[in-house]
Amino acid sequence: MTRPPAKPGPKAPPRRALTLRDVSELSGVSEMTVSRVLRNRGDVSEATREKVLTAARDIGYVPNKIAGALASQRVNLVGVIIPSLSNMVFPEVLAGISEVLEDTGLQPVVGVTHYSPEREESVLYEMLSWRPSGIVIAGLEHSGGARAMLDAAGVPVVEIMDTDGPPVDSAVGISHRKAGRQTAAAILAAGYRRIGFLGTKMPDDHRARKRMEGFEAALAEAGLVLEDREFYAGGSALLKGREMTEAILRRSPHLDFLYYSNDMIGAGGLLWCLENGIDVPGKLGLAGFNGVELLQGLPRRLATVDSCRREIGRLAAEIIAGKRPGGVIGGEVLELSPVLHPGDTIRT
Amino acid sequence: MTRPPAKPGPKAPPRRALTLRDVSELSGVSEMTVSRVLRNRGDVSEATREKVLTAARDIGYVPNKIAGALASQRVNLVGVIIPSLSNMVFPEVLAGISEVLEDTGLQPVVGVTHYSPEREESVLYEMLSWRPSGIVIAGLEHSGGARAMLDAAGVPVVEIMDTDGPPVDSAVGISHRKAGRQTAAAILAAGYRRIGFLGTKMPDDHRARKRMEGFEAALAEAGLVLEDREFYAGGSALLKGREMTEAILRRSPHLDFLYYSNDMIGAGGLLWCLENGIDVPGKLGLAGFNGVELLQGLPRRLATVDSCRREIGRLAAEIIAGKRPGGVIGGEVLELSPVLHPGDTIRT
DNA sequence: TTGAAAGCGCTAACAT
DNA sequence: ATGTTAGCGCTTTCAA
Repeated sequence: MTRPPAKPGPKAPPRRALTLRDVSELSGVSEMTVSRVLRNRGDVSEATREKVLTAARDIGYVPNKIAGALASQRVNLVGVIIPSLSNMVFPEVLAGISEVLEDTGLQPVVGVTHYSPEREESVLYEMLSWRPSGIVIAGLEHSGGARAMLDAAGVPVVEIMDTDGPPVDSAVGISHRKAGRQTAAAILAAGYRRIGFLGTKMPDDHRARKRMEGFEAALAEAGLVLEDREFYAGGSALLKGREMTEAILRRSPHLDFLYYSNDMIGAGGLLWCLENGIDVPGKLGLAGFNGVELLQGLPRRLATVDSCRREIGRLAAEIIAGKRPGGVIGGEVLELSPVLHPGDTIRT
Repeated sequence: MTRPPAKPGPKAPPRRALTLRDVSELSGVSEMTVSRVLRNRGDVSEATREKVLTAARDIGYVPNKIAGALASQRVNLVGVIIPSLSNMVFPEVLAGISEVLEDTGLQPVVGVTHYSPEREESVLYEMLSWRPSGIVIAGLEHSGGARAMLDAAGVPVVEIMDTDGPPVDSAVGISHRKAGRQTAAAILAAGYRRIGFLGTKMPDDHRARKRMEGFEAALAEAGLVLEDREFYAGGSALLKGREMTEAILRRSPHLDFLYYSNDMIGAGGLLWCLENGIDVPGKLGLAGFNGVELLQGLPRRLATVDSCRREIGRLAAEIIAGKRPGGVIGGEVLELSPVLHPGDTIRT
């Protein structure tokens, strides 16, 4: 089924796109005045205003922002560069961004890097070539080329998710090292001592890495080390959580706590434990990370640290939109303080 | 913490953005040739090529696509208009789109409508003003204004998710009426007769509505009607699923099947039933919709119909990118045939 | 309050 | 293989 070949109907759409000139001719007003009306700029008499608006509507004129942007050197686009769309984390950040931008006339352009520095660099190049009003980019670790571009961008740059390191310009996020430490502290305070870690095998997921580092550092200060680890890549996280939990407990049945690098695998582990009659949190404690909404509906609430995703998105968008209180312009570092929810899987 | 006031470092970024002219002067080659090199167009000697590339890299030149697009009348942006980012459904479609566009030099620009026709219209207007190479938009129902804009857009338009109705141009999706019928048929074939429905209270979610209509039509043909219904809005879907399930079963304990309008509330219902010792699927059957990955990790696999989200995104992107086999240009309607997975919650 | 002229930074089309 | 010219459709700036 293909499009009918040039069927010139009664209302055949114009081949050439409409321009200001078309509206100008139809309304008998100069292009300049039409432009003013359409942008609500400058003084225009009510009569002219009406004429122009009517003419524009009649022919279905849609302004050309390409030309407008070139002439005015202003672009209402914001580049958003994230590693992935395949788990809820980044869409939630994006939702926060989108929510705030909606009221500002700015539009997000999304680029996905799949955790590859090379892709990040090329996506960034692509975005900067649109001269966006701002860039929101996940993480603080970038290739040399990407860093140079961000430095020279000349627009607000907000690095999100992570504050463990120096930003190019502004940063909004949490300290993943602290989050790891915080979790370890709660686990140790509850008396658990034989601890295993389950996470993703992603060398370029710096935030997961930092959480684990913070976690291990806190253990080390208590004279402990991780007794076992299990890694995975890809697949249904909930299912992987089950499988990994079974595997690590089979190998190291003496463990009394499992720290998961995210809530989805943690939830899988929790379900597996419940089904297998393991005493949680009495004999085995569990904790995840992110504070995903899903946890609310599980039979027990998994212990977790909220990663403040939506709030991070909102704040990043506010910085780009110049809506920060006090009129602060850039160079802000907003480190949010995530709350640890002990839920029902750490004994008290 | 604010940006230091105009600290002119050793490598102060240029106030004026770099242009082709800068590269031209540095390399001693005309702007036109520089442009050719940077776009890999036309014949350029290897020597000049090197010179230009080096010069461009040295000063960190990033082309201005605004100007390029205006001059060439070509824009590598694709507008993607979706109702929401708050459940995995649309991010997954977006992931499919992004995946295919990555190899084509096209970039998605995302707009979110929150299921509001007015917002859809304004988001569409905004997008068309960038003269994108294509529009991907969820659903077949649009306001008069939106429809007129799509008709006149002059670029490929792909309406996704739904094929129950005439498209403006191309469409990729599934028939939600058929999906509803298909589910009803499986339920009836298994011998269930006293059926309840649980879903969202969203007047503008036409696809959920169509599934329910198809479902009820099939029941009617068997001389049955829905015996009870329960609706919700907002909140954690898994948690809502639990609450609604408890509520509907308290009110109508004689029900022998619950049809959920999506998998997340269905999963919540399933967990609730298991915890409350209800014999699933013996005494009570359950079914959801979407085929979300999450179901793989639950204690039982919920019956569901796969909504082919990622594939829909991929195909839509292929149409926009002109990559459809046979070189078909537009006006395609791709109705995918979703599979019903009976899982463990419909008795056999 | 309205209009005219001069570009914005690039590329199509046509030289050479 | 390289250069020249003339816009793309707007907005800025200045004039009336």
